[in-house]
Amino acid sequence: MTMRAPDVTGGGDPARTLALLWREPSTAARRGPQRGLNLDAVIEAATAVTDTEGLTGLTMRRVAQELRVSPMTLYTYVPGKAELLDVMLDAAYGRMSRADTTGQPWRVRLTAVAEENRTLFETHPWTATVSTLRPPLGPGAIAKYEHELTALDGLGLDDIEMDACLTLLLSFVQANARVAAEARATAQLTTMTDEQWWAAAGPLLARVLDPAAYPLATRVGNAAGTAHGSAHDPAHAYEFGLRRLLDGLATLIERATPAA
Amino acid sequence: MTMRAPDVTGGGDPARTLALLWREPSTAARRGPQRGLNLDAVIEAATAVTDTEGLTGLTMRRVAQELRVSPMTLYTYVPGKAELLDVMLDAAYGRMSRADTTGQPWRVRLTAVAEENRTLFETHPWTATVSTLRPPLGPGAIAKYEHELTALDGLGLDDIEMDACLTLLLSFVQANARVAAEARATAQLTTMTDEQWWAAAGPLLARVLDPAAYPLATRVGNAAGTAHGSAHDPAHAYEFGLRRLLDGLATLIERATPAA
DNA sequence: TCGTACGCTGTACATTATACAGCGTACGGA
DNA sequence: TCCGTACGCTGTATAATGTACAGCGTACGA
Repeated sequence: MTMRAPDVTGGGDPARTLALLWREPSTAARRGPQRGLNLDAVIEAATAVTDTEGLTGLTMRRVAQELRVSPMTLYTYVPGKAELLDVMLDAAYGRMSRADTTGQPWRVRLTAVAEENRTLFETHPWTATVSTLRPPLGPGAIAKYEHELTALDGLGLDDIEMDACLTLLLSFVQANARVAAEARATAQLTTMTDEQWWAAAGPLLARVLDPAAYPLATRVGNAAGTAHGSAHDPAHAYEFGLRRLLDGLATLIERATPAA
Repeated sequence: MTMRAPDVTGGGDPARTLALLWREPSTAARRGPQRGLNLDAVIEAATAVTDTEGLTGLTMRRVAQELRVSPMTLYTYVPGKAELLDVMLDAAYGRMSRADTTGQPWRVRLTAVAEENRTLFETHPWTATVSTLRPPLGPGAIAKYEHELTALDGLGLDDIEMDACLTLLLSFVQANARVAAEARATAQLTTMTDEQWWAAAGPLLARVLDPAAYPLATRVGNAAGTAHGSAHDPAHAYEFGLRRLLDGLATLIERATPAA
């Protein structure tokens, strides 16, 4: 069976994946030659490769080469590429910093959560582009979820609302980081940066586009394009979006706790 | 050159792509046999295939088969797969409905914009998963941009703010739709729905997880899981998120126009 | 009428994940 | 002490992808 879309977590057998994530001890009775590697070494090598070459650079051959081992050897440590991605992501979650913001205002706490995730996506850009619809249910992900929920605890929200708020916040940060990660990946793939692409496409567009027919599009498009270097500035979008989002949550939270 | 990540727009040569998007007439002097197809037929067939089989099903061979033509024939209508994706997306943009909401309150207008995009992502799920960092600068995309900006016009926002508000709104709708689209794709790829996956993974997780160590995660996770069928309900997340987002924009907009 | 530009196609190649079978090693039981 | 066997590792093979390349035949311009 060929893997078509490995940029999704939870693509492997749940039982095998969970066993791997929680490092369930193998069936004992070790016979035969000593193992030359271990799971963590594979994870580390795969993560290093993906950090520098992106998700498209994550191939079994490439990881094997990094470990000076034949590609098929990896399959004795990991059932397949899908499961490897799951444990890579859980390990990355596990390494995230989790600042203790107990007692601080909720805006500060949520901003810290957003910032921690932003740092994750900057350190490992590929984590922004994997779909975590079926999250890696390992120790890293669970600890992350617990930590982030505490920032929303005691605000008068019910459980459903807490989960919805967190999902909305993380979804925003990930979407924002995704743009930056995809910009880098596309630049590498097409050997052309976004600035170069806009520099080439802009004049061509100007030749066929009638400004009178699309007054707002040309005016706003030009304004946005010249303000940030490219047509889109992830850093500005992050600041702007986070502010709006927290304002929106404030309406909900301050209704839940009229005291604060 | 092999395409590694075709789920990105603007992956081809800008000049060729722009010429295709705006249907620039070819160099005249037609010689040789009559063409059996035209660009629009290719776009239509490719879109039909992708609508039903997802982006991983979009292969040159598959589209050619649909048109009863050899794979290499497509290359006389389109420079390559990257450019094909661009024109497919611009055509989909062009077909979107654009309700005239002039004179209505801004919340109604923005809700309509969100809803129109939501419909696009439902009609063509693949459009939610392509990265439009380098948007297809064709007639469809321009018309869409112009239409959506009018919903933000006259609210006292400057150009940069208008663009930022629109980007934030569309980014939210796309991120939400992406989840739904990826759920479908993953279900098809792994021949296992999300419900089935959670049904398999849940009990396994309960065996290794200590609820006392992660009280919030287990409580909130269970509450969210049982409330919506799966662990995540895109429809609920959309309603919840859109409300928060509009509340957040209200703070900005009502400061810009103290009168309203 | 004929040369040639152009539409269409078959073959070929590099790349991927991974199934399969073989080879050699070193441990458990005697 | 010794040997059978479980297991680590690897080479080969397969199906799928985008698309370069060269050839074949058609029908228009002169």
